[in-house]
Amino acid sequence: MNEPHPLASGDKSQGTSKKTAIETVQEQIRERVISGALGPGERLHVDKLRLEFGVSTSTMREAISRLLIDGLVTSEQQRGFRVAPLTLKDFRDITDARKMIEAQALRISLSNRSDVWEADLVAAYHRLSRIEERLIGEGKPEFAHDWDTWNSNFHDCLVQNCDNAWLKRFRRTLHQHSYRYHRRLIGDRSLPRDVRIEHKAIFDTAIAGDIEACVAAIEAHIEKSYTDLTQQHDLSE
Amino acid sequence: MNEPHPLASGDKSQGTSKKTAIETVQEQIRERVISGALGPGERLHVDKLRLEFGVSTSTMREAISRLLIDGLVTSEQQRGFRVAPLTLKDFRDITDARKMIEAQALRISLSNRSDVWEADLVAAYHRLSRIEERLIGEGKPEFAHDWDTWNSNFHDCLVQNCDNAWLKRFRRTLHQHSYRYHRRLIGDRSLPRDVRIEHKAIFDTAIAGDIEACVAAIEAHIEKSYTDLTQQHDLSE
DNA sequence: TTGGCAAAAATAATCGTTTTTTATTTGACG
DNA sequence: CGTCAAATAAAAAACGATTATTTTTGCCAA
Repeated sequence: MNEPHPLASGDKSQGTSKKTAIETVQEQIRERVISGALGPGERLHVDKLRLEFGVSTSTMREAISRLLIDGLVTSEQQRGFRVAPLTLKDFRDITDARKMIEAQALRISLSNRSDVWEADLVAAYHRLSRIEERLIGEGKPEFAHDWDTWNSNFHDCLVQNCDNAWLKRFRRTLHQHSYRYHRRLIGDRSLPRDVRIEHKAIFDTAIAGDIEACVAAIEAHIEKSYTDLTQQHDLSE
Repeated sequence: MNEPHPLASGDKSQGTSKKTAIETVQEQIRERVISGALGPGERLHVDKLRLEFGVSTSTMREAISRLLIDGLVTSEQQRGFRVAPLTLKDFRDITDARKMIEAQALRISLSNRSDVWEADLVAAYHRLSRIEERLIGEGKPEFAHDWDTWNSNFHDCLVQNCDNAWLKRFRRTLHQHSYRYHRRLIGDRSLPRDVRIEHKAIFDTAIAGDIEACVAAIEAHIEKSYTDLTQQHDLSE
């Protein structure tokens, strides 16, 4: 099933940058972890992966090591690497931490608003809205992947003007993990609920400059996403 | 000046655990970065370090890679690793993030109080107090290193019962960076100010179970540490 | 002089193998 | 039959050499 695919062949990424082998592999493994192709708790067999990707041991080890940065994999004394587990408690903790950190990043970002930012946000919201109409109204699940992209883009845009690099970093890490839970719990169906109202509330308050209302909307949005996913689904399947 | 020191020779660590070479090297490099032996922005020459520590290229690279986890080192496309820079803005951001995250971790921890925790805290505070008396009262700077240890221990103890692993992780990362600024700004002098009153306030409110007072005390403590250090000293020296 | 250009040096990235450690099987003995 | 331990298999960690990239240096012409 898994034929080798040397790095030289498929250059699907953006034209200019020639990435290092480590980075390429790192991204692929990251995608597998988030998508669930590598399941939670599963061991990462350096040698097998190495052969599959057509790289050397050290390259593969370093690539995997870098996923330790955002906690997608864990490492244990002399027993290799392992995909980070998924637990309900962990999802709860992520949700709590996200609410706090995202809220603060948003406060800072909104208090640094600019014309460019406003234009970006309008654009991001517009694109997201269009996708959501198609997804929910017309029931076209083929846009699910686009939704992920533009939803992320919209939320990134909101905190774009937050100049605290640490908050942004933590936010990014948590979002990544959250997204992994989503992928796991949602399966292949489309949106779990109608998020259009929530996004509209966030957008409107952001544009209006009502910081605390916007923060409240984001917190509710994050919390709702947790409740919604965990009520209908099960992690131990 | 730097003669090679093979790993086999000096086994200064705790007896039981036999650490992997990567971990040993990682810790040593971390110590150098935090202490300033490797200066901010400085490049990490894999080959030089490798020879100095008596390990191979890949071992050294992986060790350094793991410092990317907590941001003590940065990496750039085809131009190796570099010690994370120190800037005033960064210290400000760290301080803000710490105040928020430490405060929340403390709230959670204090609301999960237990007898064991209380005993641990009393002990930790006691030891810290003794050191501080010697350091400030009797003016014995030889206890500075012990102070670092027990100060850390006291603060760790406070958030010990916080069960949100993410908050703890972020807290740990930020603390580490904060400490690096301290080391840089304090130089070789002893305590920058009399922190005994602050520690007492934190301890008393924690024991009394007054969560919000304790949170306020911690926030003030963190902020004061920033103000104090940045007023007297200079990062660009 | 100086401003590019190319050869040389330095350094980063990658490689495939060897050594060490841990996990699994098997077989003798209680 | 069950337990323990030696033998074997599997996998992780460490190695040092090779290849690719970037930076420096030194030369020549504008």
